[in-house]
Amino acid sequence: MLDMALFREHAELIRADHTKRGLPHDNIDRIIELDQSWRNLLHETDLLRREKNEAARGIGAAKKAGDQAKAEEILAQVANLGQAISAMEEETKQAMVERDRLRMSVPNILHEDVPIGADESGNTVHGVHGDKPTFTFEPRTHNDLIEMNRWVDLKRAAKITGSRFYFLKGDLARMEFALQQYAVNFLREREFSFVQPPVMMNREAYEGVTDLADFETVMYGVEPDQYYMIATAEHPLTAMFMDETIPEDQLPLRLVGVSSCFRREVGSHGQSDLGIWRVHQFTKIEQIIIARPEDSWKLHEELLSNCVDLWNSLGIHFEIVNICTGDMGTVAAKKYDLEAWIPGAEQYKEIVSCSNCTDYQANRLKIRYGQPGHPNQPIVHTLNSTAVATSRALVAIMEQYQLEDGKVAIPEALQAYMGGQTVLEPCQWG
RNA sequence: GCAGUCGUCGCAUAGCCUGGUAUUGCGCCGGAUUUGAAAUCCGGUGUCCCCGUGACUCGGGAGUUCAAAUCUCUCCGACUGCGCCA
Repeated sequence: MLDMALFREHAELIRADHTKRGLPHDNIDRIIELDQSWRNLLHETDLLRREKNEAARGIGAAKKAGDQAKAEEILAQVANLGQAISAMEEETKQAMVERDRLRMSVPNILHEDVPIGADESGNTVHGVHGDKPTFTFEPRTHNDLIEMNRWVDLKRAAKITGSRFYFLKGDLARMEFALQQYAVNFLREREFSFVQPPVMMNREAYEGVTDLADFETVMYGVEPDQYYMIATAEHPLTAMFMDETIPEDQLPLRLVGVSSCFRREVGSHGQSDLGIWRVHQFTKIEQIIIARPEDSWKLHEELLSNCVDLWNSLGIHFEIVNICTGDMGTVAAKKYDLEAWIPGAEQYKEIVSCSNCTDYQANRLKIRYGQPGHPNQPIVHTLNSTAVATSRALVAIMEQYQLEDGKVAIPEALQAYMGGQTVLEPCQWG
């Protein structure tokens, strides 16, 4: 959410951003209008309350002095004010609620480096790492590999849960576990502190970190407690500082979280999403940084280079993509994706998303930094990046490391976590 | 899950019974004093707005009342005990 001061004092910045994104300016105008009327109403309400307060104080004084008649007289005077005030309060609240409802839907101000484009075809390649693997045989899709090695059971998962859920089995499940430990250790060596968050959040906290539309298309709700299953560890790891002032000497705060992630993926079905590429539940190792505003762009690059080094160390060939205006969500000011080469699909596909959300989440969550207990402390910036989404990492590894006989070599970096094993063996039962 | 105790400004605390508009300490910020520091003294230290002898604020919400931190209801959270369970 953008600071209201930005609408009041520098609406031209928001307008310019909307123009860049190809959005109409209606909402901006409406928000400014509603804000003005809210402020007018608030002032009028304050005046009425003041009048009432001043009169009511007289009642106490009169009663104390034993002047019952005077007390009754003031009481009669004040009688109507109460009703007038409640009516005015209702109107005032309406204006603010409507203003903020619209404000929630206004996207973050984009960084100037974000390329202009209508959709994902406008994204630009920012770098290429590793060599595209070559095969002396026809490479299989990961979907074929998981079936012939009996590493994933989609059928039984569909039976007991639903489609796009899965059992991971045998050596592939072990490699998933190895990836988690490897990624956490990798980031711990870079001063990230390990955190395991709750996987459910209440609505209030959730609205601080995500776009409202996500509640309809992304989040699973848990009845009857009205909790939401997290879509990524980014959400609890950022929202955990809601309504807090973080001492400045603790910044930048670098966290690495591991959690299951749950996504409904409403409306996104396609032949290109074979196997375990797009699923309702997966595990993700996530980097989070809470920073002072002046440090956040440098730290965004740090997050990216952590990803680059991590994926290079896994020996995966990938591109870095700078996401364009039309492909950017509501929350991020700038976003890089890492896209790994998937031979079976003959395309680069997203494995990492690395965002600087600037003060957009922190404004909603009221996360400040400085001296706790002091007024007007500045708002922090929040950044997040995938380290490894294990389901997609498994796909990338299986496809790039596959062998002619359908087995899969284990990236060297992970072998130590698998007892020195070098090749994933098929699962013995199906 | 049941029962009891409790939730007050960054932290700690008073006020609640008996309704009249949040006390004190620590920390922090500014000033005075000092060669400098400590100590001491003075002032400040929740949010909002049109910045005032302004409005709001005592875990959240609702109610009673002219008036609620204070009374009532409800939800949330913490602690203790019992029960259950990885």
